[in-house]
Amino acid sequence: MRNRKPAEDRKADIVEALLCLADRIGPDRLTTNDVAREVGVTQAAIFRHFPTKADLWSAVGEVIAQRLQEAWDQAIATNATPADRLRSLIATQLRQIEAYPALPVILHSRELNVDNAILRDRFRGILVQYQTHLVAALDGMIADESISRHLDPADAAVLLTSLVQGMAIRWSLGSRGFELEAEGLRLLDVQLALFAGELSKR
Amino acid sequence: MRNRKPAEDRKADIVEALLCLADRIGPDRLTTNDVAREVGVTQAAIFRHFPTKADLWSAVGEVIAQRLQEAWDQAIATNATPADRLRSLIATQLRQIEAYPALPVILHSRELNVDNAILRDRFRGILVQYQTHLVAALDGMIADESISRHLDPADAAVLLTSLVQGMAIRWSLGSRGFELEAEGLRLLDVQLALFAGELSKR
DNA sequence: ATGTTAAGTTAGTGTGTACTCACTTACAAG
DNA sequence: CTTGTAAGTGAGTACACACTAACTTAACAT
Repeated sequence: MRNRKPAEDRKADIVEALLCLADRIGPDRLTTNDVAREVGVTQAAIFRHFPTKADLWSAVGEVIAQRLQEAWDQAIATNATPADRLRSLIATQLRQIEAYPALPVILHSRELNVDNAILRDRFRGILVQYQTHLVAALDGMIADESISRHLDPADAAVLLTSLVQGMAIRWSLGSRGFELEAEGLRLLDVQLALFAGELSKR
Repeated sequence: MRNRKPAEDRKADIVEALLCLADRIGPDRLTTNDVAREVGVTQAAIFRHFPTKADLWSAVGEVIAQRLQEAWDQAIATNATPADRLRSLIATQLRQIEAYPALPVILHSRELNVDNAILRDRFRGILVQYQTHLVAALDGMIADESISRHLDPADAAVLLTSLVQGMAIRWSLGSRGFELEAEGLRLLDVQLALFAGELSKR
């Protein structure tokens, strides 16, 4: 019994440990023992803070959902032009993945999607919300003519979310051998140039 | 002991069952008991054909790798123009995912990527190969001027693989609520129109 | 100082897992 | 029809897992 922490702090520690271990070990393989070892307490201590393992995952899901939503809201609030908002939305997403590499894996894990129906719907909701943000920004860009009016914003949004997801997959498969945000934004510029119809290289 | 099959047939059955169950249950959660029940034999029977569970996964990986490679080779062989080859490569990939929805999950599963180093490298190799096929087709399209010469083929290839991956994710998250191949090819056309610089809608 | 509370521990339990072994039986060749 | 072989079975083993109960002690308020 090294140092004892108030429940709220310890809960945060446990969630953070899980976020970290989900990346190293995998969300479905991760055991309560792994979490306990990472946090530095006994396995039984985990269950003092979370009645079941599923509850623990729920907490993790909630934290992720809140962080994402908050980051998006800020990206939108702190940028004036639609173009800046779009870029910031993408950059935010890339940065979140870089900070929490387990994010994509967790979002698509059975742990959250099969076992926990409430959370699954919550995630589906916030992903729709992200798509909506993107479409809004793209609509704005069409209005101020920074991209072509012949482009369907919904299609463009799908291309952009795919870009982020594709980059994230490349990044983790290639053992994170490049800077995700930088490379992602570079390709975003390529795609945006295509959207604009400027095909001459900068 | 209902009906007895020669080892080769049963092995194929087992691999196929695993391919199916990996989608329903998840690659990391799937047990040898699940497989046995699906095939219709006792759990112990599985181990007559595959010494360990890891060997079973290896066999699955090998089957997937071969099928993908074969499909790509055919896509390239049966299409004359670079544009047709590109389209066929994308269509093939979408069709494979539609036929074996567990494919993306398995490809990124810990089961294959962490436990089985040989297979991981094999997969990395064939994904590079796919990328190479795409780049080759795109090079050809630049040469015959069906897309802009101001576009880096490597970047374009990343955008296209991302498109496929993004579509696959959307497809499974949305409970497969649309036709993957059709919708994928529609967005491919959008992206190719952007590559060409034709921004007027057809 | 001391009593109360809650964070933590030790030592379990039951269940499900991969894997084993001694045995049985379907099948096909002679 | 006999018999050797290999596919399949039943009954296990050892272990890892999520979770629990009874106990201990650090931390804070009074």
